[in-house]
Amino acid sequence: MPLPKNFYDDVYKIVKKIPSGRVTSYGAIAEVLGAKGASRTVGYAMNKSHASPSIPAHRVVNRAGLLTGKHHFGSINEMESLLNKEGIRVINNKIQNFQEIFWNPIIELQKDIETSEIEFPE
DNA sequence: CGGCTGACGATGA
DNA sequence: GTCATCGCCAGCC
Repeated sequence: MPLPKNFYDDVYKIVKKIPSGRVTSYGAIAEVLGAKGASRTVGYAMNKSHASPSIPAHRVVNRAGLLTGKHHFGSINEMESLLNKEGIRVINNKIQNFQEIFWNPIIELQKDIETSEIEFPE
């Protein structure tokens, strides 16, 4: 119960909770895990999780709303296509209403934290 | 065990 | 406001 065994596992868990039509940033996830500066590590976790289709990595973008990880999908248009299917408008690899559809795990996961569904260090 | 990696983020010029 | 640089932490070689 203490600290998360696998940082990656926590990342996946959070990413899976991202609702359709919403997006979040690597830094936000890292911050939830108590490692605000580990934003890069979060992205690296996705890279390793590319084999897990259950993880909507396309809903995770950088702070600027840019599809920085699109190049890592099967096809370059894969990520953008998935986002479009969810009603997210992407132009030139950038989410237009990023700020509006931004899904803040720090707030949304408060309930999960109470139910011990997600644990994070202090 | 030491060093590099990396789908980021913030700060400075 | 845009471009360039440093720092960050956890995993992997």
